[in-house]
Amino acid sequence: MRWSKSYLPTYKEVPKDAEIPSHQLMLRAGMIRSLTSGVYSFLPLGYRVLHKIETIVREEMNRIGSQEVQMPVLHPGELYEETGRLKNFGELLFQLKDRRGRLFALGPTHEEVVTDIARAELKSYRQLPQTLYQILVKFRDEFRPRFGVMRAREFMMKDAYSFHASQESLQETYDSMAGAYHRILERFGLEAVQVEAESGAIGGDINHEFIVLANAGESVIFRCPSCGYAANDERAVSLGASTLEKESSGKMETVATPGQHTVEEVSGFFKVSPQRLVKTLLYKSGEKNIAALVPGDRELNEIKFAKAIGDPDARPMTPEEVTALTQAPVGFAGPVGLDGVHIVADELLNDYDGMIVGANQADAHTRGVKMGRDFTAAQVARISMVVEGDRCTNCDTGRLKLSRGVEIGHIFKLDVKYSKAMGATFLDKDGQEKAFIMGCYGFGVSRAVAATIEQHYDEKGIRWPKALSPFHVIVTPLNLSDAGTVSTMESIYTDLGVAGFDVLLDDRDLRPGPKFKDAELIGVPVRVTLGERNLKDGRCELYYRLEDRTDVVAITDVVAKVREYYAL
RNA sequence: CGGGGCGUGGCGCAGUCCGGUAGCGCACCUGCUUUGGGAGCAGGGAGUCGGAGGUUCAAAUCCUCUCGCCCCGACCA
Repeated sequence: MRWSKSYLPTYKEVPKDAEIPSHQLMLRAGMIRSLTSGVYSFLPLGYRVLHKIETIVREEMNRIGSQEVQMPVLHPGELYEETGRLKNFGELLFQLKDRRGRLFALGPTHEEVVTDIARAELKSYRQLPQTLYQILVKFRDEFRPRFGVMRAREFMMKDAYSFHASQESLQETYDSMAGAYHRILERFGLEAVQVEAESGAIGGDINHEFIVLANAGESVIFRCPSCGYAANDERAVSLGASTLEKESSGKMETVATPGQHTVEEVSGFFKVSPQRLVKTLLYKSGEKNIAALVPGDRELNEIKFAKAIGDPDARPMTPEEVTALTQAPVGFAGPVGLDGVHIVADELLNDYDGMIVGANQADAHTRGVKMGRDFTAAQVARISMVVEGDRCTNCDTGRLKLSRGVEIGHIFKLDVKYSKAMGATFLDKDGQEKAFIMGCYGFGVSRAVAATIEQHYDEKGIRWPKALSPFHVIVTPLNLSDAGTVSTMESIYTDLGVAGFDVLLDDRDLRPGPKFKDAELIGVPVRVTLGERNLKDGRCELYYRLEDRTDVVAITDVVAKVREYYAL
């Protein structure tokens, strides 16, 4: 490609609406342009990367026997009524009506559609297992689109779906899909971690996320360095803090704590660690009042809490409801003497002797409170979030470490959730009609572009891993007024192209400075610099962006050198 | 949706408080010079100041409504 004839606009300045490095660099390098919030065009440079990602994903999917299909983007609303997801997906679903007023949705994912396909054709266990995948645009009306293509409302996803007659068969495909994801990420040159996760709107129980480690990522994961346990923050469990400061339960005592609402304020007031406090969080589940008790240094894990009480629709009480129940303003609730409230205590509180809690009166807390003696928990369950440094549940010796990252893939065992709801059945060996056991496997293709940049950039711009760079080589002639430079650049450009490399020829009539800056910004791993001072000796310079290394070579050796570099 | 910020040539911004008919840097076009790290000189093109309504002799500036974008929180590939 010749730069002078290409749509490759670059910006020197950082666009003001872009926050994270990948978004800034994608805009500056002319990879994407925003049409409206969360909706992007991929310009030639960005599209090339997207295409390389798709190609690798496709190769690895085909390799494990997954078959490529293309399902519709436009979905009839009834399909979602069958599985109850019209309500479940809620406002995340882009909905529209046809001219007759019939409801449609823009596909956010394709469990319903693929299950509809399968129920028509797959009738016998002899036809199983089957795995189908597609690489298709998806639509989700995100509450908050953010960070460019990282969280967009329209995005490219690879989604695969598998159908099985047995759990063993599902496990086999699940494992080979995880293996494919690892190979894909390795080929991309990304450092990623597979973690246990929660399933969200997709459903099912067993599921894993693939997290590309990056500071700008929105996902938080915990890992144990000694046994390898890894889970996202929603799923993670632990044995609690490595050191627990104990509060004596000798005598219960109510202390005036004027104006001290937050954990920080109260622990500061008592001059103790926040651990010794216990937060009382009040929820409404229908008409029922529920109190969640968690250690003062931890957040409530709402997913685990919802599971514990068996109500996904439980909501925090409004300040008015809190005041009506506790006779005190928000910030002073406690479990002692809370009548008519179902108390759910975090499992970690079993290790507590005494605790400091709200006194259910304004400006007062009670210390020395003992669970079982001073109040009774109706239920004990692990409902608090993990914090860094916690003892690992899996091995009890490691201390959990927190990392941030980008969720690039998510695989799920769906079991019969969709097949059962949609009556998708087959005849098994034993002559019984059974619902398909299913799995589904998502991979964020457009997100992968951004995630890759998050892991590969420097102050100069993007540093594309070899496999994903939009070009293998950029040829940079420094002086287009020099006839020798021009003829050399043409022959090198041709030779590299013939050798099978993607080559960008920077034939713009610019001075060297801006050309170098642009080449570094768009991140091509190899630059061939053609300057008169080397050309007169029949040589030119190779600059390796990833290694930050330069090499002066004979012009006749350029193709061989580039070939050698990419063969490594 | 709740909270905050911002909309002025392609990009980044000033001007808004205190009304007087739009400016700076970069980019772009033409010419000459220059050619190993975002060149110099000269000339030039480009903006209904997000939109609608209002106040006024006069509105980027004041008032009302509205649309959009970004950031912080609840979702997920």
